[in-house]
Amino acid sequence: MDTKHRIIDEALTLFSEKGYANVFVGDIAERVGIKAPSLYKHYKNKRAIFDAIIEEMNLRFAEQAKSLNINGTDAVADSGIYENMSEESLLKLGRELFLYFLHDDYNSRFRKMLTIEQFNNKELAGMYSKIYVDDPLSYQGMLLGMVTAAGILHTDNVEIMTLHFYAPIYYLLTICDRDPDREPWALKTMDDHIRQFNRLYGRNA
Amino acid sequence: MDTKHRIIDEALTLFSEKGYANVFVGDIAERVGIKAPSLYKHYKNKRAIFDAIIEEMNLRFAEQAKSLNINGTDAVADSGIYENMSEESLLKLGRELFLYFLHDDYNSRFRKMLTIEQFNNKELAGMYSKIYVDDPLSYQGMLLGMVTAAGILHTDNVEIMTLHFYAPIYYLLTICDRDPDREPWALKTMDDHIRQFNRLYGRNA
DNA sequence: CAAATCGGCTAATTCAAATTAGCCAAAGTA
DNA sequence: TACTTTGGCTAATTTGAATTAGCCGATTTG
Repeated sequence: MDTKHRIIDEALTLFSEKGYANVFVGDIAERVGIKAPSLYKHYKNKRAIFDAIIEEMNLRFAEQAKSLNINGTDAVADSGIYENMSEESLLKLGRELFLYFLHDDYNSRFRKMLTIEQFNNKELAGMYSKIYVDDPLSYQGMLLGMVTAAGILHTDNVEIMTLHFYAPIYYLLTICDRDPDREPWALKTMDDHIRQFNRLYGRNA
Repeated sequence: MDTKHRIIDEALTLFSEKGYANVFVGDIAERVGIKAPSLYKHYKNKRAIFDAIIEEMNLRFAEQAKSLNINGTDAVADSGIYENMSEESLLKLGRELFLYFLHDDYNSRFRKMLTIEQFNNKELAGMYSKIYVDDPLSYQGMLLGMVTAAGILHTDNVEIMTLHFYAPIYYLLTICDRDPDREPWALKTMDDHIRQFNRLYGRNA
């Protein structure tokens, strides 16, 4: 990774821990292993580093969304996952989703940064809403809608069903972000949640 | 309200919008209607203002918890609310809880401040976990446990049932904090959520 | 009433952090 | 090879926000 990229990488780490205003240009430089003035060979100023992070974010999330739309929608649809969607496969799906978002370096750092900066920055608030509200509700809503259409789960309100699936996962995610020691509890709770979800929306609904 | 108190009030407003580091002593003073140096007649320094807010928080939440334990547990138990807990009363309860936390000046500002500062400050992370995880799960768990014991709702896992009740409410709360325009949608979704919750955990569970 | 305290003000002062200036060696390139 | 660009450095400089000094009128208190 070249210096220019190392800078936004280390900056993201710091911003996600302390927030933009609490991070000094010198801190970033130190982590990269250079002196503060050298940073200015790569970025115009501190704000430009922040902006570069946002830009990279937008790229990554666009890619992620694209790959979800391809691998998710079509491929999952074709492979007929939910035709024989078992409790086990639902569990696996939820757990993987959860652990991916929790531990993926980029996702987790960026999520924390968004959390910190959201009230200060309309654009970031919009990104947060898109990434953690609109996109998952619509994407998972679509998947669960298909599972419902296939007769595996049952509901007359897919939106609420999706909320019931996703909100606890989101909640557990934010809990672990704040206090990583709770991860084991969160994982167990995740399993219990999905099992119960499956039971609630199964045959007897 | 005397100046000393006005200071922490205005400071809380600002901290909840921008975070501690982005608020200048001069900003607080201006809002209070005095000059920055005058603040130092009331507080040793900027950090002391922050600490005073935390202290007041602790007081308020202790009171709130106490009153919940008295008015909540005992009174609610005595008045036999859940003996004839209807869907309507459950709806009312959820909606009131939601709107109270969303709009109560102190709660909403303090919640935002905690959100911003949580990763930077162990103590605040602990407060957040207590207020938005441990306390509601245990308090609502107790209520729902009683409702279950009374035979109104049905489950073999009250913890997960409580998660299913509370996580969507928490999620909608954070959505409105970030984007107040979504409140109408959130309120409607709240209602749908509780109705569905009631159906899922009702007789047929 | 006189003294003390309170709570405001203006005018410094301090200090830390962002940024700029300008030097230099290594690597790339005509 | 000579010239240019790149990316590092140290040593300023700038800036702006926190804090202190010290004055002063109003209020409280002995």
